[in-house]
Amino acid sequence: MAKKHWLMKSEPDVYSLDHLLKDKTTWWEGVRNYQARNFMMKEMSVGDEVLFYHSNAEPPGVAGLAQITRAAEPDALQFQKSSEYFDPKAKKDQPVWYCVQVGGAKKFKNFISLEDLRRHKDLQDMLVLKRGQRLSIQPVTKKDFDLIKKLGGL
DNA sequence: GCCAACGTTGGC
DNA sequence: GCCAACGTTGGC
Repeated sequence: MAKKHWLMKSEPDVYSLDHLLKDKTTWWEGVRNYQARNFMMKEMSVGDEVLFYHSNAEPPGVAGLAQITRAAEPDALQFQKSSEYFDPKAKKDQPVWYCVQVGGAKKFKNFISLEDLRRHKDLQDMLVLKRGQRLSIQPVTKKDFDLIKKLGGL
């Protein structure tokens, strides 16, 4: 199957690209939105490429790249009562939430801010630029991915 | 800290 | 199934 391209948001105060560089891989736990979950469960495969986006940051923008390193598995946090991501609807034999494993982080030489994206005439169709777009996992075209990778200096 | 935009919940 | 109320996201 052809490689797909994604943008995944994370708040750097919670989990930044630098965290991923140190951890090497991480399970993308805590996604509690059905559309984002469905992308992970049904659309993502190992080797897909990711723009690692810092949201709620100063400034917000793409910090670097990552890759999908494992296909979706049940999100362990949905079963943990103590977790803020606990979901009483979820049963071990019928999980509700899934997450993929992300790794292979590479940091951009140039951080590409949201403002940079907004200014670039060839990136105007990106979902992340759409008003009110809150989805934390978004598909990205190969064309946009390649351009941003280049702008980032990789 | 504000608030627009969106998703979810729950009463009916 | 509608929709008001509420909660969350995330830029600013």
